[in-house]
Amino acid sequence: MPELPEVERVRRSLAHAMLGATFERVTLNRRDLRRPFPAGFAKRLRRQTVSTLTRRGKYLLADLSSGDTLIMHLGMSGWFRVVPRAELRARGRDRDADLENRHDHVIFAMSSGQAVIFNDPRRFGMMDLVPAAKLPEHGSLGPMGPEPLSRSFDARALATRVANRRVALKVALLDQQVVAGIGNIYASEALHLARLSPFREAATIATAGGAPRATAERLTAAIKAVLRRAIALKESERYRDTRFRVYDREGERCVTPGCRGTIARVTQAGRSTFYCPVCQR
DNA sequence: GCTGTAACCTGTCGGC
DNA sequence: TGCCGACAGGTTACAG
Repeated sequence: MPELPEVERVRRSLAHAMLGATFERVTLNRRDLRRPFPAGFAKRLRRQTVSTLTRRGKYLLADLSSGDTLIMHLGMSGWFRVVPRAELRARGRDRDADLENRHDHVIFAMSSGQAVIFNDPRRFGMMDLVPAAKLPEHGSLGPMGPEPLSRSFDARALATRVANRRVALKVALLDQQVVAGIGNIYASEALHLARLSPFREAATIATAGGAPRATAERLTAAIKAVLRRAIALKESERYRDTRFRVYDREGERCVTPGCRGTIARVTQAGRSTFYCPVCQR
C-alpha cells in the first residue's frame, strides 16, 4: 500500500528514465482509472520534456516543458516499472506477457530509451494534467497539509491543524489536510512509537489556543522517525526486512522496552488500527 | 462545518 | 479442487 516512503522510492526509481527525457509515445489501454483521463491526455504529453520529478504527499508531480504538470497517484495497488523500449516491443508479441500485464494501463515511451509502465490492478490510481500555475487550486493538492519531513512540519504545525478536531487521533493522521503522505500503516506505527492512544481525541495534543503540548512534540518526532526509517530501508534495498512495530502484528508481544502488552487490532473509520493497549495512552 | 460510512476495484485467503 | 464471501485500503461523494 503506497504511502509516502513507497511513493518516494517510486519517484527515485523513475528519475533516470523520465528526468530530462521527452514523451515520444503515450499509450492508454483504457479510458479511465479511478477517474477518466483528462481530455487529450496522451496528445498533450507527447513531445513534452520532464524538467522536474517531485513528490507531494502520495502524489508524484512531473513538471513539463509545456508548463503543465503531470499528476500521478498510485492509489491502493498502483506501481510503475521501467523497461527498455526494445524489451517492450518483444513482449508485445508474447501472449503470456499480455495476460501477465493486463493491468498495464498507461505506457510512456521516453526518449531515454526506457518505457515507463503504470500497472494498477484495482484501478484506484489516477493521473491528471494541469497547468503548473493552477496546482494550488487543485482539489487534492491545494488544501494538502505540510510535508512531514520538511522543516515546516513541527509540533506547532501539527497542533494547529488538529486543534478543535474531535475525531480520534489515528483518524486525524489519515487526513491529508493534517499532514501529507501518511496512510494507515505509518499512522499506527507513529502512534505506537509516540506511545499515544489511537483513540484519544485529536485536539488533546494541542492547548485550547492551538499551541502544541508535549504529546504533539512526541508525535511529530515519531512521524518523522518512522518515515525516515522506512525510506532508508527501501533505499538500502533492505525493505524486505521491514518489520513493523504494530502493523499486522495482532496478538504479538509489544516491542516497547519494558512493556508486556499484546498488540491489538480494532477498526477505526473503516480501517484497521494496530496498537498496544498497555503503553499507548 | 464536521464526522462517519459506503462505494470504487480486484487479488488473496480462509472456510466449506 | 473449486466456489464463495470477507478483507485489504486511498480517496471521494454523500448522508446525518
